[in-house]
Amino acid sequence: MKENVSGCSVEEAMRLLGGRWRLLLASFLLDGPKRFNELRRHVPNISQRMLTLDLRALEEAGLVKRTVYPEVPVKVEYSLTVEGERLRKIVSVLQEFGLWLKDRKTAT
Amino acid sequence: MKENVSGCSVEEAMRLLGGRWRLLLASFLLDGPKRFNELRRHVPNISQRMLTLDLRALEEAGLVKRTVYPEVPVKVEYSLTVEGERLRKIVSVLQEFGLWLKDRKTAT
DNA sequence: CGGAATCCCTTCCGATACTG
DNA sequence: CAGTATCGGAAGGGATTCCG
Repeated sequence: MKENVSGCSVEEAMRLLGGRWRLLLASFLLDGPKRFNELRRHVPNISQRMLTLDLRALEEAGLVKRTVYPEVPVKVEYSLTVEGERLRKIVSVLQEFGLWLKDRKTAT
Repeated sequence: MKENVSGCSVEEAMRLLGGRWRLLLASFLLDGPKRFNELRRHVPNISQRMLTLDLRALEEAGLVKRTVYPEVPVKVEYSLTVEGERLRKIVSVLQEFGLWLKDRKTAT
């Protein structure tokens, strides 16, 4: 079955991006590099822990690059890699859908 | 902040579609209406339970329509609503990304 | 055929405290 | 500033059994 091949690929994609925060974080990184606490401010509800874990996951997947500037105090910057740019379409399509969801609720 | 508005919309979208199976199920329904056990065959790893729960969630969101034909034995068909067609772009973008993920692993 | 009900395990995620 | 460590609760999901 050919459908299973493309089907599984949706599953794989969701396994990587399916968490609560990952695509949300990506949406901010698409605007440009961000520091750790800068991301926290953009996403007030995320805990330090999840911010770290999710950034690590995206890094491991090669979508995000972590750069440490050895100043005092340390400065760490997260940016999308070239491959991470592939998230742009996903984020934008999901944003559009999410906005439609909200409008529909409001409109009742 | 404007970014928070669009940001939250990503979160909302993921809250509805973020599970392991929902978009996968949608991807098959995009091909046309399917019966319960037909969907099970397409997605062999899903349990009855999750199939039911996820279909119900999509139904409640107005994206899927459930039609019962009162034959013996019963026949139940699931189809996308007009609004459910909005999932097409999401699924296709995610399929593309998932395929890229797999290719990358294979290529190593 | 298309479920519902129950039980149980795993993963996600938040809160808190501590660190170089 | 940018983390790590640990704990505990909540949610996601699987296996099995029973039903109209």
